[in-house]
Amino acid sequence: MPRVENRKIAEMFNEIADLLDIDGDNPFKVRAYRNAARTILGYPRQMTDLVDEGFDLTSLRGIGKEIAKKITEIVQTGKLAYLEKLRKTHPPQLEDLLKVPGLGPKRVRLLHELLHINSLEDLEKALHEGKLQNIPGFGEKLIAKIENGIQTRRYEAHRFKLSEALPVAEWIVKILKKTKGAMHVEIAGSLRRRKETVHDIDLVAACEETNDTMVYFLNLPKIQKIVMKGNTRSTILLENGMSVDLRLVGVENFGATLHHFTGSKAHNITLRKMAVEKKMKINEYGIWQGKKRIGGEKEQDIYDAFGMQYIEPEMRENRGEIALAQKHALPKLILQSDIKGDLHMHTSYSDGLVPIKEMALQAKALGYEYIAITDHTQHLKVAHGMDEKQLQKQLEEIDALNETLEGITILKSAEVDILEDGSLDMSQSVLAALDLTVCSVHTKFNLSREKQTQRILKAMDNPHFTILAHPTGRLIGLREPYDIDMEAVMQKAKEHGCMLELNAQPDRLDLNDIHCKMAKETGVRIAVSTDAHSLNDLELMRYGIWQARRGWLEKENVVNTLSLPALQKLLRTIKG
DNA sequence: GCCGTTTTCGGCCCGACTGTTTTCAGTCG
Repeated sequence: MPRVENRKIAEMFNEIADLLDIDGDNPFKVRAYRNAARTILGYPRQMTDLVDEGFDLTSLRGIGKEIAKKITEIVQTGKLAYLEKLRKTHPPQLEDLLKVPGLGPKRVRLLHELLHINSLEDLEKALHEGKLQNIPGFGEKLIAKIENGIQTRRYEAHRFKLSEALPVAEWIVKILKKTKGAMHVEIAGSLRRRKETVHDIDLVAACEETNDTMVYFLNLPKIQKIVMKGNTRSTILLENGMSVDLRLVGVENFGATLHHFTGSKAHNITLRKMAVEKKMKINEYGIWQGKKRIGGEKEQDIYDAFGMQYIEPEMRENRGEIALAQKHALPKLILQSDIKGDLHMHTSYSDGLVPIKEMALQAKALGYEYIAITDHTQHLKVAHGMDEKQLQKQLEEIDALNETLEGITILKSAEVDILEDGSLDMSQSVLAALDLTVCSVHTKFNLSREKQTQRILKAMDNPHFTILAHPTGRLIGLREPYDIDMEAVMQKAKEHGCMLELNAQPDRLDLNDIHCKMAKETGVRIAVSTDAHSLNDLELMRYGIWQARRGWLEKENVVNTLSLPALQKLLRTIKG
């Protein structure tokens, strides 16, 4: 029986929700399925394993008796009879229509019933033939919106990498901060939560009553079109395809609005439910006790109203942070200033751009105590991997540099290839001369889950194995992670005291947030590393730190927060 | 379908904007 991933189970529940929604079924039932999907997607362990262990699924938030039964059925049979039945009564591509801007469940149902439109193709044809005018509630503008959405393929939900969206957002914030009447301008939304990908940019501005902020926003350069225009809220589409939302409020409401638009939606919903229980109300304008407004100028006001700790944006995903904040037991998230070194980088010995010395001096300028030089090894020909002789030469150069350089120590290392059979592609005697190794899979991504997992577990059995680099091999939006049993990998890492990397390259961010949390819970240390190939790349550390914070990591969970002596002591115990 | 220190029924987050209407439903975040 193939293992069913959490992602697949969540997809199935979302499909059920879509179909029930189109049927006009109880909206709260629809929401229950979506909530369950979200819980499953964000859960650090696989449902398959939980079912195997006889774990009580109803103890998870949003999962009751019925959905627990359905999860068990999916895990055990790979299918769900209820969903199969729903699929039989609906055309297979009907739910695609929900993605078209302007179309929700009600309108999709109308299109289906009145015009037998069952797919995007059908919709396009009906538009050409001018049939939509006949449907009640479909006026000229709505039809134009649908037509435009279809033409520009707006239904293909494109997501931008954090590193693509953040500079654009920062550019706009800088402009808006200078406008007349603007008091604060902040990034909100998933971008503020530092999610690895975002689908749009959300901004919140606190302004005096008379201000130029909205006018400037609507007249920014590089606007493709104005999607929506209001006194307090507007949306623009930039030429590069990014959608930007600006919300304008008075200073007294700024905290509540910033909180509202930072989300996540699930986090906000949980807080609002708590408010209702206490006869309070939270909305974008503040927090109320009965008719009395008790706060809203600062985000902190909202958490104060419940006697809770302030929750950092990166944690607001409704993954248990609210319960911890109530107990005043939130983790103290790692800061970039906790980082004392970088344990993964390349030089001109392999595919990096500059010599060792330049990397070392740049690292020193960043305030680091140490770096590890980790050039590729011989097996990786495309990256000019070093043979043992070249590595030997590099080690001598590092010795010489360590003699002369002040204030920074260069550790000897290499990014060693893990071969298909789980062996490392350098001899044991050479590996023994290194301070640490960074080991990675660069080939044969398509092995079966069983073989890929065994490959890595066997590599970890090598006494010279220190850190597993970019553990899932994914490239965001380009390459799926390879199939491995991450729980088994983490268990093995824990046994041997070796570590997993959080690769800070914005297109990797590998481990992801959920796996980071899992590593913390398992008791496995993480190395947050830039995998730099140039001087500028060393500054990618911030992306790694944000992802680490999303994974609830604290200073103690991250190995490169250790001082040099502490790190060296730890490395000796792993080797010994 | 889920949930419960007002528990096994009766609720379920909240508001802006749009378009098509004459007072509001649908969509969106």
